[in-house]
Amino acid sequence: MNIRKRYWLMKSEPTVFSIDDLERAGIEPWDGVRNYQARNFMKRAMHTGDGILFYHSNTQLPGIYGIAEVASESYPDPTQFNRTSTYFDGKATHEEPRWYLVDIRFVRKLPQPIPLKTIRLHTDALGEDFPLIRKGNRLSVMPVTAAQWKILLSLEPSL
DNA sequence: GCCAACGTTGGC
DNA sequence: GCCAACGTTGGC
Repeated sequence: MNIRKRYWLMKSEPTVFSIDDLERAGIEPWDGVRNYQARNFMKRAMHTGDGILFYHSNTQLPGIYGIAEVASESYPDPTQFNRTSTYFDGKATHEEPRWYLVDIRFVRKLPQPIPLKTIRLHTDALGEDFPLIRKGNRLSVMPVTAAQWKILLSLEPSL
């Protein structure tokens, strides 16, 4: 049960999986995360109903492109057991899985993305420890506080 | 395409 | 347990 709703930001390269892909799929298992810190957030701290800012990385205009929500509790990422998958991990076993994921559900696309550039302009309000705008940050799943969530969504361009 | 920053791996 | 080498991320 989700006692207290939390917020997250999740990065994806749009050529791999975009907000449009999520809209088509409806619900999607967030597989392929192979970073322990990101895994720990999914495994231990995420719960059904949590809010997600869907971020496009490694693209022409990096930024937040949509809203999603956590649609399952965490469970072992099946791709770690699949020899034909690029995410296969020979050191993972069914008894002791290494990698966990959650399902995420499409909520909505932003009318226009909130560019990273714009987000950076609000570093003072967001706090310098906000992982997204810390130098050299490579975390693909990161916590967002309720205050940061509010600030970020207030940057959403109005129609 | 470049490259800085970072996480992981593996030799010792 | 240290740390150099390596691979990856991701903005530009």
